[in-house]
Order: sequence, then C-alpha cells, then structure tokens
Amino acid sequence: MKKLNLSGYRPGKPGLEKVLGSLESEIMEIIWRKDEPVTVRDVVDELKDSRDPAYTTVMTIMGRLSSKKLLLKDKKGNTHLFSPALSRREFTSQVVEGMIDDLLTDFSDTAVSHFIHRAGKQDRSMLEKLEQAIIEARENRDDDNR
Amino acid sequence: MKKLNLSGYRPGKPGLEKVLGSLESEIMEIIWRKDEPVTVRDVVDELKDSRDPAYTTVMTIMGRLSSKKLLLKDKKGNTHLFSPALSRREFTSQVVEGMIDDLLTDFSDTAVSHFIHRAGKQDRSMLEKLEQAIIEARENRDDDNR
DNA sequence: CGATCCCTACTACAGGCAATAGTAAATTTA
DNA sequence: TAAATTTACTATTGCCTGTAGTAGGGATCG
Repeated sequence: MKKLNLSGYRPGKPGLEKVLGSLESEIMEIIWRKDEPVTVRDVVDELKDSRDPAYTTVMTIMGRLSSKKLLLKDKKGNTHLFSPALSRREFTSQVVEGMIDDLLTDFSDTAVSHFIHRAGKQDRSMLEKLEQAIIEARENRDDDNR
Repeated sequence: MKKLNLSGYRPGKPGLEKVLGSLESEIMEIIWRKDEPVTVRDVVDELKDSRDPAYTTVMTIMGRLSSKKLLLKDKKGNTHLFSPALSRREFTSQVVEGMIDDLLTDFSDTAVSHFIHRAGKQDRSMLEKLEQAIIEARENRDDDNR
C-alpha cells in the first residue's frame, strides 16, 4: 500500500481540510458525491452557488489533485474525465493510518499512553472496543506466525 | 491544560521539525540543553559553528517562539532572559497528545483500529503495554467516579 | 565626556505552498 | 467557418518561515 504524499496535517481543521486546502476539499467532496467520472465543467457548475471560482481555478486544483494521486485523469476525446483514486473512506483511512504510523514510529511510548488515557476518558465502551481489537490483533498475529 | 497553537504536523520530518521550522527547532534544542535562562547572544554563539545566522534573525525567531508560548521572556535589566515554557518531554508529550486528541475526536473508529493493528504488528510487547495501560485507565476511571 | 558596543523593537524581503485567476492555443460544435 | 469549450501555462496574492537591516536606548571604556 503506497502512502499518500500530503504536505501536513492541521489538527483543529474540520474534515478534509486537515490535509487539503479548502477548495481542494470541496472539490473532492463533490467528486465523491457523484458516482461517475466528472469533467472540470461539472465541478465548476456544482460550485456556482457557493464560491463560484473561475473555470481555470478549478482546473488548476483538479490538476494538483491528480498530481497528489487523489484523482485519476482519463482522457476521453479532448476532454478529461476525473474520478477518485480512492473512496472517501479509503482516503481518510489512509490519512489516519499515516498519522498513527508516524506517531508510533517516533513517539511510541508517549503515543500509547496518551491514546489509552484519552480513550478511557471518553467512555468505557471505547475501552471494550480496544480490548476487542487487541484480541483480534493477537489472533491475526498468530495466523501470521503459523 | 491549555493546548499549544501550532500550525500543523508534518509526518516524516525528524523530531521537532514535525511541528516547528528548522531554525526554530535548533533554537529550542539549544535552550533545552542549557539548565539556565539564556539570552539571544547565548543562542547566537551556540549557532556560530553550524549555520551562523545574524543576531537579529535569532532574535526574531525567539520572539516568535515566545508568541507561540514555547519560551518565556523575562526582562532582567535591559536584556531579556528566555527559558522554556515546557520541558522537551512535556512539549513532545503535548504535541502527541494534541494529535491523538484530534484523531480520536474526528476519526474515532478508524483511529482505534489502525492503532491496534499497527501496534500489534510491531511486536507483542506493545500489546502487553496496551493491555496494561487499559487496566490502569479503568482504575483511574473508577477513581474519578468514586 | 564621547565613542563604542550590545540589546530591543520594528520593518523588510525572499522562498515555498495554496488559492485564485488570466491568456493563448487547440479542439468541438453549431 | 465562427463561437464556445477545453487545455496548458503563467501570474498574483496570502501565509509561514528564515533571513537580515535600521533606529534608538542604555551601559561601558578609555
């Protein structure tokens, strides 16, 4: 699983804006909402009511999203069709995974203790969830070693 | 516990540079290495051999570190003495805590499962550590509710 | 006492990145 | 073929970081 190449994570920001610019985020949301590949024009039209950016602005951003491997570009005739390279769920999943990976690599002990501390504070069901996950992890581990 | 106001977290970067600029990081390292409050001059002298920045550059950065509440400024006579607002350990601890807090707030389920998955993969002692931490969290929780 | 040195405050500027948008050329389409 | 759409390229702006200059005040030294 190749990891995403994102510039950084901004805690406190809502949703996708933790890792993407605000226009980038809106555009990804729009594209995920659709079931079919979209053109720049489609996205521009969707954005008409809210921020109404220039066609070329949307084009630039969609180009960047392609460079970041979040969108796939498919030339159909003269126009480009864009589709998500990952589902929304896969994307956030990979973002979270990347962060946790980084935290555990560089701050393993601190990360573990804060994680549990915070989880325990939230509600008890979180601890149950954690224990369940640990049991599963053990089983998978055994499978691997068998 | 007031949380730090940092612009973002850059996974992959080494050490402090995940959350600070490279000169900011070097300066914090220097100040933490000392036991006593330092002046701008002290820091400039320490940096002489490596990157040798201008006095005023160091002053600017130390000013910014004060604004970010990472350094405390104490006017002694005409010169300022700077000391860490947090120990190095407290600082990284708060950074990690902030991230985990954010991840658990916005992506609770995903975060938990990735966390355990990744921890279990690493080595079995990590899982023990986790279980131990869960037990402690339970006890603290009971204490809170008593 | 005056020249010098050190510190502070303020300001400026450049580079990187995101967001925004304009222009020119190629291609459709009416 | 003329008008509209699409694309590639470029430019501008704003924010953050690193860099540094200037002005002014106070201490110091000779």
